[in-house]
Amino acid sequence: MKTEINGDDLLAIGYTEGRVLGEALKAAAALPDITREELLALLTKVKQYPENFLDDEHMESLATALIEELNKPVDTTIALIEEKREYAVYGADYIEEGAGKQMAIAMQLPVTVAGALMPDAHQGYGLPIGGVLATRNAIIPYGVGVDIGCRMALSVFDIPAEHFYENEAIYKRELIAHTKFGAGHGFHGRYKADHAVLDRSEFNITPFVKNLQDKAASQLGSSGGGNHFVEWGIIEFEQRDEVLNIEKGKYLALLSHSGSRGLGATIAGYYTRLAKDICRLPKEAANLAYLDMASEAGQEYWLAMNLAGDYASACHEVIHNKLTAAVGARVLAKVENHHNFAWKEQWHGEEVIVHRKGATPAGKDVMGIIPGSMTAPGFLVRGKGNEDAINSASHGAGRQLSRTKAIQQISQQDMKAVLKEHGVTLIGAGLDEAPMAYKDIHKVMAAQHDLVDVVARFEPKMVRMADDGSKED
DNA sequence: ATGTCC
Repeated sequence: MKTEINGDDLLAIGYTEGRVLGEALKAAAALPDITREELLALLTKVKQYPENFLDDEHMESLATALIEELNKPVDTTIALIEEKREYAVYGADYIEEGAGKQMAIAMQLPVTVAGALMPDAHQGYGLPIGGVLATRNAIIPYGVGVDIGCRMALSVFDIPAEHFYENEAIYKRELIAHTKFGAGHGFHGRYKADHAVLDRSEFNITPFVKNLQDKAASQLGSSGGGNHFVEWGIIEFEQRDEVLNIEKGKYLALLSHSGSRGLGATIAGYYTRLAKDICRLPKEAANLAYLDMASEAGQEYWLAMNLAGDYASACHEVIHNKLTAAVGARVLAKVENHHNFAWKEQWHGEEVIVHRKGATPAGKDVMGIIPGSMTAPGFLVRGKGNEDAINSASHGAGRQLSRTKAIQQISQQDMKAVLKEHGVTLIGAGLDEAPMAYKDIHKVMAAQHDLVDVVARFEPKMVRMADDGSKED
């Protein structure tokens, strides 16, 4: 009579649910008649020493499955650290509660070294927007964010402010002609831009990344949707800046805000999923899944993240080159900084991975741009290198109304009035990007007085954003 | 942020 065993018998001798259990039942069914005791003893042995059964006619599949299971990353939950660890908060009065809760969880990760919350912070996925987290040998894809390498780029031109006011129609025409907004949109045919970043070897690291190369080529020099913009404005230096070699005065400037488009978003999504598969954290921390920097997945993400960052930079370069040429300007100075990224940096003498998710690098003398809103000034800043803030500052004013609330509470008339009051021409954008949806940038700047010095002040004058619903070309 | 499933 054929010996019958079931899953419970296997669980009792140490097997676990899943593919291995299925293979064990199959192997048992295919065996010639042996006693129940002999069968269980055999399966116990296979479980213990699977490598000895790789050549066994009946046990080969089971042994292979067991070995693969052993080599799989351990499928147990990584414990959070119980002890509450302090982190620096700037502008606590302006920060919503959810952001603090998320930061507190991030501080409990076993890989966390330090954290800080910037005054524009609000709730995000995993790490809050406006959150800075330093880790030891670990990279958190959602600590970087979906729009990898998202950044600001500013070109200061040798054009006096008056020239802009006297030729607004030309500036408007060129701004529309050389920028592209909207989710999924890019350039086609002869309008496609070129840049060395498209030939980077990192596209070959995996077939997955390689598959993104064509879309990256098409979207090069485009801006996307959401809060991204390209704008003309007037920048004022109240005194000569030695580093930039710019005299006191007012100049025409171009400011852009955008990221790595579909390329970065797809990379972020893929590696977040991979990290969640490998790094099992308690539910409240699941979106903070991290990759060991020494692991294959960690190194892959690091390369792909840097590629997306350089691609985002190339997009700004294309936009600035096109518009600089279009208006026949000469660039006096260019400043650029990313605010969704991870860097290897020194912190209190230790090499750490600093994640800035919506935070501007503000190491000693590092320049950055902190935008306000479409009618509020943005600031060219120089970092003070504050270690409590992990050498960071805010990446903007931060929202005070969610997109939904902004659309409900702000009228078209309100929007028109505030634009008129500030003499700002707007192309595109929905009510969710209205100035009233953002915090007061002056309060935010005051809250980070210890983090950055203001070098110059930029007033937006002509702003292009994606249309409501991202349906424009 | 992103054609919201690689």
